[in-house]
Amino acid sequence: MLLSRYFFKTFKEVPGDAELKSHQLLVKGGYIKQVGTGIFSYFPVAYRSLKKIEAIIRQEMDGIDGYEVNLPVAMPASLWSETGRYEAIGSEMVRFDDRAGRKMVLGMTHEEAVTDLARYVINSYKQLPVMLYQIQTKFRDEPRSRGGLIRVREFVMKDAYSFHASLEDLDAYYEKVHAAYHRIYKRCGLDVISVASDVGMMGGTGAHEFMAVTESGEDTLIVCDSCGYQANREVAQAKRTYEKDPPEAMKEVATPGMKSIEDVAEFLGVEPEDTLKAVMYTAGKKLVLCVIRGDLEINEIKLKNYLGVKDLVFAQDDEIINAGMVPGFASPVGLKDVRIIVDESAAESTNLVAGGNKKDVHIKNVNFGRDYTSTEVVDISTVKEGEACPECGKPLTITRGIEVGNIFKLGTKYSKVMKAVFLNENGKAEDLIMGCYGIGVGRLFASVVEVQKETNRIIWPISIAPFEVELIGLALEKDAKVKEAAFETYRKLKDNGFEVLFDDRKFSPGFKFKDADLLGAPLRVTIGDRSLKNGGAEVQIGTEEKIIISLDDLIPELKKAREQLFKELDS
RNA sequence: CGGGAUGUGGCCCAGUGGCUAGGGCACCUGGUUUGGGACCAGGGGAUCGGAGGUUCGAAUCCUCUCAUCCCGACCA
Repeated sequence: MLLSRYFFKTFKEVPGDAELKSHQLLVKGGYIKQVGTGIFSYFPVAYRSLKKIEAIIRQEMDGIDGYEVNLPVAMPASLWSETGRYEAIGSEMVRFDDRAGRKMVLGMTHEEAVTDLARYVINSYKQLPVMLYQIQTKFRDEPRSRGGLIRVREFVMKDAYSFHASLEDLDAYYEKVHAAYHRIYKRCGLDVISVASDVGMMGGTGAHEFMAVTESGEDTLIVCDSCGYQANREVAQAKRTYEKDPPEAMKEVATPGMKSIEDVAEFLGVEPEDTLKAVMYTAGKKLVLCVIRGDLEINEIKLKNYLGVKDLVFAQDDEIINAGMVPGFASPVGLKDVRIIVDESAAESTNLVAGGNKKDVHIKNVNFGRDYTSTEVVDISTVKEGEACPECGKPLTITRGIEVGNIFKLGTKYSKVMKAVFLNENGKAEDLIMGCYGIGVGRLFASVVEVQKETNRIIWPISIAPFEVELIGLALEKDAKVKEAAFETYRKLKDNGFEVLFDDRKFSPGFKFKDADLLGAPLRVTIGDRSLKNGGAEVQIGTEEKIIISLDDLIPELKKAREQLFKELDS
């Protein structure tokens, strides 16, 4: 490819609203152009890379016996009504009427479409297991897209769905997908960790997310450096130990104006972990009082899952008052007719300071079981940095990551309602057991840039680089020898199967080098009169030192380098 | 959906009631230059996001509207 003829342009300055490194570099390097909120066009350089990522994903999906299908972008609403999701999903699903006034939706995920295919074809356990996948554009009207390609509304996603006759078979296949995912990221040159994750409203029996670890990630991860425990904060647990003191008598104390845990603790000269935090939520339409040790935070995801509700909001002051409590001094002590959910941390701790349910009053020495009680003692707490690992007890650390994929044991949630059944060995109908597995292609692409240390240049892993080699010819018009050497090298590179981009433009050296920094070819070859005087072409592999290689040795040396780079990405 | 902010050539920005709306980058022409975003000269390109209003006069003030960004809520 001659750069002088390529559809390509870099920019010296970047729109002020690009904040993430990947967003800035991809705009600056002429990879993407924003068309609307969360909607992008992709230039040839970007698309070459995206297609390579897709090819790797295809190979690995085919490698675990997946079959690629193509599913509709626009679907009749009736299909989504079968699972109730037409009604359940909010405005993130785009709805419209077709010319005949039929209700339609844009596909934001494809469980319904693929289950519809499965029930059409699958009759017997003999056809199982089977996995279908698609690599297609989806549209979700995200309430908040941001971060360049990291969180967008229109995006290409690889979505895979597997169908099984038993939970054991799903479990076994899930592990195969898990391994295939690690191979995909490895081959794309992206380091990821897989963390246990929330199954959320999708139901299901288990899920993992694949995370590219970076400060700019949206998700908070809890990891143990000692034993390898890794979980999304949404589901992470900690091992807590409690000192039990003999219960002492409750005693009211005046705490004028002390509403926060910090204020109360300081005022009474105790630590936050010696207090009890009471938080009122409205879940669905019912009030719930959640009780937790003062130094801990309530994990609303855990709470939602426990309650089995989708909507969870802090209760309003008047609701709290109606329930017999005083905002800022709320307490489970003496409370009637309110559902109380107690975190283990509060149930196991003794002699805590709790609210007095009276203005400016707290109560010392409150103990679970004696002073208040509940049959619902569960884990609804958020793990803090440094708490003990639930597996090995060593301190946990907190980090952040970008979710670049997820795998999910769906179970029969969709097959049941859509009547996707098979006949077992006994001729009896059973619901298909499903798993689903997603990878955001564009997000993976951007994440590779986001996690790189360099801030002014991109170096693509060779497997997904738009071009394997960039050849830079300097001052070609000035010196016929240089021009000849550069074009001859270009021809040889092409003849030897390299994906080469030749910067033959009539620009100054600095300009070309800056562009090359953004184009990110892992192999860079520079030919100018200086390099020729020094004995050939100047070669840089990634960020390694530049070296001079004679024109005769150039092709074999580059072949070796290319092979080595690919080898490093092999599992 | 709440809170905040911004819209001025392709990109970054200046201009806050008064002459023909400026500069840098990018682009075109000619010339010089060629190892880290070159230089000189000339040139093209804007109904100042849109609509309405106030005024002798609006990029500038008012109203509405659209778009985009950030924080939060939400997220299959």
